[in-house]
Amino acid sequence: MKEMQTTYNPRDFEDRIYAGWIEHKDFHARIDQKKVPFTIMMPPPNITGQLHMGHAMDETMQDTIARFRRMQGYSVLWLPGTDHASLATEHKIVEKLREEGIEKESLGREEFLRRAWEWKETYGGKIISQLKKLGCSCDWDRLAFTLDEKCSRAVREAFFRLYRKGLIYRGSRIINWCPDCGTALSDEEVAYSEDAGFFWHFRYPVKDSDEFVTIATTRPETMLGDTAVAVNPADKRYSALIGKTLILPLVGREIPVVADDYVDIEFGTGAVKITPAHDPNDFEVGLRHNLPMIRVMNDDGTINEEGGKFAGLDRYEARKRIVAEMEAAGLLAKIEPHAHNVGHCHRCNATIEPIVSKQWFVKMKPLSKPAIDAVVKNKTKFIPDRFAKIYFNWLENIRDWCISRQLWWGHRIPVWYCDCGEVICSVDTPSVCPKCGGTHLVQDEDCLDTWFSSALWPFSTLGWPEETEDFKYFYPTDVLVTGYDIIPFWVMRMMFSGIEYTGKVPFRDVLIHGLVRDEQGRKMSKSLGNGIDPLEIIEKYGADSLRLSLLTGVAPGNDTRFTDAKVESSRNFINKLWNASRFVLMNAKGEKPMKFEEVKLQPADRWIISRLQSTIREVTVSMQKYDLGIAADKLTDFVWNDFCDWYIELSKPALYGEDPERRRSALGVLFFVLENALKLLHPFVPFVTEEIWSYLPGKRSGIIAADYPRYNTKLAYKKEAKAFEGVIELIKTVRAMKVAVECPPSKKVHLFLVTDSKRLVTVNKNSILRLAGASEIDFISAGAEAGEKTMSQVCELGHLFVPLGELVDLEEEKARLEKELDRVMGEIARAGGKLANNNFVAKAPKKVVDDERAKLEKYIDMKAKLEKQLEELS
RNA sequence: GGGGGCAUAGCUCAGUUGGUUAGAGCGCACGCUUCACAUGCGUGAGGUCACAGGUUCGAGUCCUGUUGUCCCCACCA
Repeated sequence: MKEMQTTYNPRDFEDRIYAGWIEHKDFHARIDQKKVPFTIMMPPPNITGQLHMGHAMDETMQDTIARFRRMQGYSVLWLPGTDHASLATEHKIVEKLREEGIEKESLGREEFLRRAWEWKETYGGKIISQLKKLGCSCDWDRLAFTLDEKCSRAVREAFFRLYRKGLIYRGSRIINWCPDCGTALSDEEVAYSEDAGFFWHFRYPVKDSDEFVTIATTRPETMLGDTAVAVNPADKRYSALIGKTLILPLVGREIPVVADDYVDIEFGTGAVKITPAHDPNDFEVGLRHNLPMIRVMNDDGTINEEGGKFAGLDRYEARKRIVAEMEAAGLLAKIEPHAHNVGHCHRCNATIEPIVSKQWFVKMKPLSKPAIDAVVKNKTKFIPDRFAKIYFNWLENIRDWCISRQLWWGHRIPVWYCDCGEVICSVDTPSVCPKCGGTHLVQDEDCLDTWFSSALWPFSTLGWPEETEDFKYFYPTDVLVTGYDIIPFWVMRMMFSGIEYTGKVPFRDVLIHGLVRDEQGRKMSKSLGNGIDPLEIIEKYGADSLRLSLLTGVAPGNDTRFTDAKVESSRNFINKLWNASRFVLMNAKGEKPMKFEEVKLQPADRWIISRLQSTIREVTVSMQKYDLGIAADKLTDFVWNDFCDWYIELSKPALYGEDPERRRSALGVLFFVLENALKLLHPFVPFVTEEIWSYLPGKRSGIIAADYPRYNTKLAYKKEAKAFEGVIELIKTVRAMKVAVECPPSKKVHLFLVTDSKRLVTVNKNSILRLAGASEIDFISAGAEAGEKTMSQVCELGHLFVPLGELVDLEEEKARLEKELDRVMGEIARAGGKLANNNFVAKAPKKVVDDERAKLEKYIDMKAKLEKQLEELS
């Protein structure tokens, strides 16, 4: 038999263990009508780069849940995949091309796409190998990619269905335009930040008069597209101006002064320049007043021919020149510093231009309503549920979704235009125009927002719209695990898409987690350079330590800080588990442990088995509620404190003793508890548990396929366990007494005990002597029998006396007893007060009252004993 | 302007439907070469649960308000 090494060294086995799981197809999901399916769709990481700590946590949570359910006997499908991330990836590739001195346009669509697929192979592959390093038990046979044929087909079908229902339309509206990426964006893809800017006050001359109207603007260059100035109808300062005509400076266009409630009298000058083509509010004003829309900017952010002499200038250069010319013309009234919110491209951070543009949109109102209802009716549940409010907030205020992108890397919009003007939407490429029979059909140049395909992920990956076996068995999915920052982008869109296309909510539960922050609580980001690479941590500490550290002390929905100290303490715990296992195996060497069923259980055995049962129950409940942090806490506490610090130590007299039956019995219990602990831990730390499992005798299949432990009432031994706590307390009492009087731990003391539990103490005598550092225990009927000067302490099992000998200062012992007496008196006052309250006695549950009474009695007894002892010492 | 989170030990955080003396890890103090483990063992110190009210027999937990702090959304041109 191979032997375990003295220290836990994850690098020795993690890769080997993973290869073994793959080889045995342990992750492969099987359609089995005798089993209940359990499905998790992995949020597909973008192929833009590599996994960061946030991914590591997200994936670890999913893997932990998947392994737990698999062991519970569900047919688990955890479907992995990656996202083409249209804009994000295209932006990266364009950047890379620029470094090589190549412009995207010069490559052409086809060549560009070829390179993009190359990129996908490289980075997609990297991500997958990272997932494997982490130990992810996903079904690689079903690996998906948002741009593969299966998903693309689903995208075309979805588009077609919405188009046919009139929920997709094409129109000219104000959209968010990124001049650097050269594409439209959805509202969600714009991030606002407060930037320092200026408020320029310009004078616009009134036609045929010496008067001026002063307007204020933060974007002077848009004045080239002004088609009116608006004032509030209630603003007396301007009432005479309404209806008059102004001459737009630098351009010379005549523009009207209109009255509109939109204008805030208090803000700025109370007069607003109106540029319908470049501002969403102005666009609305323009519609109300029938104003012309003049677009003055090109897609790349330069001024177009409408800008006259400014044509061709970049927007910021034009801004400078316009301000200078206005000043030269005496039309610049003043410049004030002004902080205002500016929209930035989510991907490249360039300043967004609101621009009127012809784009494709999804009508949201009819889709958002059922998505809201589904959560109201609890068909889908958020964990924690406060995120439902955020979800509602988004859906209730949602505007139509701009889905077209002027990009190449993505799903091409399935719409063709015929020379005759016919617009054809079709799942498959049409060859003739159904209206005129013409064959010259040109497909729309644009791509779809990447989230349009992500929205279909829970079912497109299962073959929808085909009624595949996978789809029928595994859909709807059980739980979606993702961060709160993704709710508006993705969760919401999967919800309305799932309901719209499949008639079912895509998942029952949405488990929301927070962000992984750095040690100082800052967001990990590239610009700060404070990101930590999960692979480096795995290299140093092993995947299990990383996993455990990402789950312990974390509550659903809350942000967490990542620190080396946390990984270290996880590593220490795993090392502890490793050594405890090694201890059990070493002691079993050459001998077959007794079958657990045959063991004649001792009190200590019943205690640890009882603790195991409550741990099983608590951990299972926590896992089912997705309280992974709590489950991990309970488990580490059980393994470290109960099993290692107590039970293993308690078992030593039997293991090292002369009685072979006792020895084999102890081993039987040790193996039983260890095996169960390993199973409970496996979802959290799969590698090390699988490795240790392989050393256990008689294990043919992996722990990954083992049955999850079940709570067994027959093994609960509640009463016996409670009684045994008394033994533990006794040992702790002796230790504490020794420390209090600075008696070296190695010095054995003689114990005298007044107790009703002689049998319990006798059975455990050897353990007590060993763990308490005692030489002998004698039962006595009164303290005086222990000698003249003794230390004493009331404990669960009775009254303990230890002769002071020459070691101890009498005063110290008196002080200790007085302190203890103080504490007990406090307790008597508290419990007594409670019980003196008639309301408490009458209204609180009987058990609570009875417990309180028992406590009071116990303390009164302790008080008497303490007082007697103090008297004897003085 | 709207919505939400957080405030508990020196630090980082847990705390289930209100019910023993509010917990953990790290840190700190003291003591241990105890034959699995110093990545360890033992013992301990440390908390008016932000503040003020309220509901209740009973509040860290529920309600109202205040303060501080963070996030999301909207937005004044």
